Amino acid sequence: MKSTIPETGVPITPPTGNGGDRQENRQEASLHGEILLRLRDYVVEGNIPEGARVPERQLCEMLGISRTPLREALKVLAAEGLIELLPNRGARVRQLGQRDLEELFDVMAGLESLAGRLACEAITDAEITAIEQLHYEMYGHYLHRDMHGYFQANQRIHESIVASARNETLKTAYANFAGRIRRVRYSANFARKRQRWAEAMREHEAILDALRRRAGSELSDILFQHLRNKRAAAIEHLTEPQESVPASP
Amino acid sequence: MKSTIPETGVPITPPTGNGGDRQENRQEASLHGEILLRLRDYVVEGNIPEGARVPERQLCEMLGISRTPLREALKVLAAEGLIELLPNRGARVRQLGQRDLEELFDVMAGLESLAGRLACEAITDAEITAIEQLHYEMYGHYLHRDMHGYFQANQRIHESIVASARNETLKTAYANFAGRIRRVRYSANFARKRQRWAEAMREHEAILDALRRRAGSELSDILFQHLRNKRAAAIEHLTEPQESVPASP
DNA sequence: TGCACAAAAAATGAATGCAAAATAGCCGTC
DNA sequence: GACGGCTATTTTGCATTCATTTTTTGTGCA
Repeated sequence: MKSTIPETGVPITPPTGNGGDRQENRQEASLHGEILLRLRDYVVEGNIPEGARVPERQLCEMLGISRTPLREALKVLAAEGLIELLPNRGARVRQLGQRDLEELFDVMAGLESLAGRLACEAITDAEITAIEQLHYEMYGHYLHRDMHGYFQANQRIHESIVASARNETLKTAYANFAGRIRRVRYSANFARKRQRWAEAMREHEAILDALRRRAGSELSDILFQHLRNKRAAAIEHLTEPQESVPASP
Repeated sequence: MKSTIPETGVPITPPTGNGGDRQENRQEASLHGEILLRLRDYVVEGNIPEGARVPERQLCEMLGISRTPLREALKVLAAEGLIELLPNRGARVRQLGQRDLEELFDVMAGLESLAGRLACEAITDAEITAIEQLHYEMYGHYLHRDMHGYFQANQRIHESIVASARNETLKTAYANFAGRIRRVRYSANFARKRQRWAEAMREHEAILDALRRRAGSELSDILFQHLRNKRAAAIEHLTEPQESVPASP
């Protein structure tokens, strides 16, 4: 009864055009780099089911390249933690258990916590104003119960804080881990519980407040706790996935 | 007058035997994985000068393999940030400027800060006792002015804290960034200023104290500041490299 | 002697080829 | 009808080969 994990067969859909260059080493020039970007997006967007094997042959045909650059890209993706390479048995999309997700969220929490601390040292008034702007925008989405808009504004706020930390190394690492989580988010289709919304909004108020006062240590704490709460909501959601869509009797 | 950066020519010394499996994906089985481990150690240990190109040909002969697995390993090392790949111009050992080092130290500070916080949630009394043991050992080295021993004990303490966080993802990321810094440490031959020693010892006392009390938030702050001070010492040392060896008049 | 240009040499990037391992298919046996 | 062993096909891992690009070297000229 393990038909939930397809052993083979990747839904062959041509990958989307190269999105953004989120990664540190932008090697769009070489074919290998191009492939890497496209494959990463392809996997992050959840086009391959969890634990399914990534057939080199099909991907090569799909991308119109030979196996060499593809395999190089696979090695990199494995190093990034998106897929795993079994000896002589090919690549599989890495399957994240609950424990893995908890770990990932905690590392994200640590990175954002660090970002907040560093941002307090370097952020400009203009940047704070911009974040406030996003905050009000997000509040509007909250009032209108527009989850998608809320989600996007929320993400942009966190990215802005990371950007304000003025640390490219941090930014890269953050993007990497965010990708791993996004992979899950795409497939699991996270839905935030309404109750959590109000809490999150309050936490964001506190974040802004600490940021305005440049209270690095304090902001660090708040951000960590904020992400911890996010983590709890996400895990809870995974454990009982259907909240608003009860099973038919 | 750019003879300081050798454009070519890698000192050909056979790499040390495979050390430890510090990395997440342990693929010792495959040839590629073996090569990856050996090459990473080879680069981290500083066998190739900063900014020098990494000649595939020579490395292939040295390792007795063909270019395919080597190139795969290079791609991974590039993704890890140890080397950089210039299009059509091969791989170079990544050169870390002062800004890069500052960023790296800050990220390490963030990760250790996180590790401390998490450790407070999960650490056992036995683990704390073990860390205290290391602490006293380190203190002994400090009294005897044994910098090497001090350094090693210090490193083991920090690794113990990371291990106590019980987060493999964090541990992997930590090892990765530690490698990048170690690369510099090997070549630059960091020497800690004596004055800094006393400070560091006091900070370590505070770390232990917070750890005993499981004061996560507090420990997080202390660890961050501790690493920040380390950073300052390291950068200062880089700026005026010779402290104990003044130039002859 | 110094510089510019060009051709040779070498190195890189990607494709193809080949051996070994794994998976699937098939048949025989229980 | 199900299970187990054997063979065929597929797939993976690595080596080799080919086409470009870069780097070096050599030569001619000012």
